Amino acid sequence: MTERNPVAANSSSLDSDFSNQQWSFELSDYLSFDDIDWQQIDLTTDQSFVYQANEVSDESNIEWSSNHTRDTNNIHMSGGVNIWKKEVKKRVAFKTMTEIEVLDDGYRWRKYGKKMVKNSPNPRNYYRCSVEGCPVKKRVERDNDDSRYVITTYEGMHTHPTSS
DNA sequence: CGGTTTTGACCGGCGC
DNA sequence: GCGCCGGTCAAAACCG
Repeated sequence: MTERNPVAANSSSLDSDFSNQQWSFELSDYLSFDDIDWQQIDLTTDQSFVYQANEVSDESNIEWSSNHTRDTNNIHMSGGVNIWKKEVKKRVAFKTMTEIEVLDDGYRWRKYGKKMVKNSPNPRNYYRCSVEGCPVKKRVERDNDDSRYVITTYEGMHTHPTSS
């Protein structure tokens, strides 16, 4: 977790040259899920139920593109996964207070695993983007010590437009 | 019939 | 090594 570089947030910059940028950290350095510094990112709702955890202490370095809206039954998430260069392994986690397990984030996902993690009564679910060849994965699990929250962790960047 | 979920097996890294 | 642990595979079941 030594060196981090800024990255553009808008998806239109996906083809920019990121070749000099590297991230030398692992998720576990930051997201042990014990001592996460969750940051409230959704101030638009009356109840502040969306949080984001990331590896950045210097927030000015990275512009997260995240957009959350809520209708009666769903919480919609967009952005947040469109900010990375293809081969860069970078993860970001969202923590959302909701009864709904799988949030609508504009993509179709195929579940490929489910695990019980130690010291947690809740299972962790593994999803991969349904689009052929797209490397994006996400994990969904309930917060260990506040099960009202769902933690969604994204890894990688989509190689295609939203939906499909 | 095609895509998705389910679920135990499998695998690789790591600590002892 | 060996066993634990987290992540993935894959075959069968499931479902529109």
